[in-house]
Amino acid sequence: MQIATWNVNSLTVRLPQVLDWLQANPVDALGLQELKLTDDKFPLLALQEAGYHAVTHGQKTYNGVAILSRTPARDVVRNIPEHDDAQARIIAATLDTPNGPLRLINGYFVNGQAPGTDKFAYKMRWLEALREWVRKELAANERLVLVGDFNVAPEDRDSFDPVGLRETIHHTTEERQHFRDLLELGMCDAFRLFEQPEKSFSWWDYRMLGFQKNRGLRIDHILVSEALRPSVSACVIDRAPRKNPQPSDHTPVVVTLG
DNA sequence: ATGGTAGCTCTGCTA
Repeated sequence: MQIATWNVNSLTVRLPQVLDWLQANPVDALGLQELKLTDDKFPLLALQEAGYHAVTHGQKTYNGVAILSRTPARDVVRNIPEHDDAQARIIAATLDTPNGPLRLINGYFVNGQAPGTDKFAYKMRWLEALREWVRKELAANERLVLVGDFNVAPEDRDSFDPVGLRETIHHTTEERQHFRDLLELGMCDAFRLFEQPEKSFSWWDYRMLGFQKNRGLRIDHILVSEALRPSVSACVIDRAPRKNPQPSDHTPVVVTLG
């Protein structure tokens, strides 16, 4: 089975590209981020016609997440339980698979703007709450997958300019420690289970020909629990949608289990 | 040293 993540930066604008991509890449589940629309505007019918169920946690203007799946999702959670958050950044659900239930958490992690700002402090609090909740989810669900736009480049090799951007947003010691904390709970970065091309990125700034110059970051991730790790057979970044006219600034990441 | 682009909303914010 295959699970993917894609920050679409407005599902209203990107729906035709999502439908095209799903036709070419009929994954079993897809976590979407930055829908930038409310649930009443979610294109449920078009996605149902494409063969997907959907559970959504939408929001106007900013944020908004959804899980698309071939089979119905159950036990849906929206946002981190007991963590007050005005922003719609998390949706989690259980999928029933031939190998048993699989818990999928899809997140649009806080950007954080710059170290020292209120937004960065919010990012740190949000990551702490996420870590404590993932700890519980992992205790309850040994087959756990955490996908999304983490807004963290975990290592220097995940950035086009690790020296010039040292300790700037996505690159700070604190953000990277939070990423490692998630791994230390018993998750692993599926992408790094395999040999990968150098300068593999999942996001490129729209400005200054970022994609054309491959000035990007790897900030979209798929973490799998120890129980799932032996079944991971591939993990790739699909750069193709970033070449589309009117692309999202992010491109999909796909993991293959089994 | 600053601005560059995109989306949403409507003027500035977020990324």
